[in-house]
Amino acid sequence: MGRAPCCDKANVKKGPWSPEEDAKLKAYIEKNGTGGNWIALPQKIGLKRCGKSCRLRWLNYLRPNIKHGGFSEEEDNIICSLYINIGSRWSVIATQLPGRTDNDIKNYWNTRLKKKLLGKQRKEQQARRANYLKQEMKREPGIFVVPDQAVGRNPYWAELPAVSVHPNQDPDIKDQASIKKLLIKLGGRFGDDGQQPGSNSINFQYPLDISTAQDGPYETSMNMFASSTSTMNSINSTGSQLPNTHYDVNGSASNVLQGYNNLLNELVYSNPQQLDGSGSFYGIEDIANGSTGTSSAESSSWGDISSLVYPSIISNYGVCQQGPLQDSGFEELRYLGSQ
DNA sequence: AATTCAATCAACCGCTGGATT
DNA sequence: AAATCCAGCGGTTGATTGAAT
Repeated sequence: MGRAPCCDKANVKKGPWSPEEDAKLKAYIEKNGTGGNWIALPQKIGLKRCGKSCRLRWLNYLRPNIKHGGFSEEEDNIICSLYINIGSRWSVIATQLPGRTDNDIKNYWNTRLKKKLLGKQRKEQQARRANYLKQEMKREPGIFVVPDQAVGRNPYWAELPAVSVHPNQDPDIKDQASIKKLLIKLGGRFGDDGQQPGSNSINFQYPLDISTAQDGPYETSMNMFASSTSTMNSINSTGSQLPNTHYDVNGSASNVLQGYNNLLNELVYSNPQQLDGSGSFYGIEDIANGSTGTSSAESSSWGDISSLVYPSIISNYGVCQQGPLQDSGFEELRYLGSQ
């Protein structure tokens, strides 16, 4: 049996709210509260609106202390960090941004923040590629036979083996090591350049449960991620609803990976430069599988993406060699693998 | 000045899960 | 245990606005 409609669609007004409707709803709720029953509320007030519509209007617009627009850099960082960690759980993210609604954050992410990040990533990508091509051509003139139109577009990917990747493929992250590697990858921040990890505007004040982490430079990586993890824990402790979700290092990797996968797909699929003729991508499969990568060439495309995901980790470690074909992320993971 | 295009955001829609009957 | 109800959530749509042509 199908579900009964929440209201009589024929007698319900849709579309933008008038100031009179707003005033009615606001006045009633401020005086009487919602009464825990949104469906019945519009009838009580004499509004020809669906209860769901009233709820949305109140929560997203009429509720006191709502902020609209003007997101700060700090808020950007929080949104990005949380998105990477928990995915598009806007209501949870909203709990960490007082005055912001899930709808507002969702809109902001979809219309601006995502583009801001993609733009940043592209710029870095182009600069690195141009620099690499210049150096290589100087070193060994004639090694590259690159069609004119490809110069500056994909100078070295053409040398790489094509590996197809399925957008919805879930990484195989069953074992501890794979999970750990992925968590390390997820440890970065997303604000403007120049800000060091320690100065992340999110207040990561909780100690890390390092029981599964290793000594050495990766402890810092783990700490960075665990900082986010701790944020997750604090979110849980503030009463947000996160059923069946574990954000600890040993916990539900699929939840943690949701945001990562979303962003990865967005980055890859929104960048036509990473497409070869057959619609395959270079080297992404290794990333999705949590591989450490085996050659510098294979790691290059991930590096372009990962520079966005954990730039601060990279910049923080002397063990990592910078360069377009020596991706720091994989260098780091290789180091981890050899411990 | 008119038209087209892109960006933004409020609101809607349908699904999910918990509570209740 | 099954059916039903409802709040809450995330994805999507469509109206509006502003910039570009």
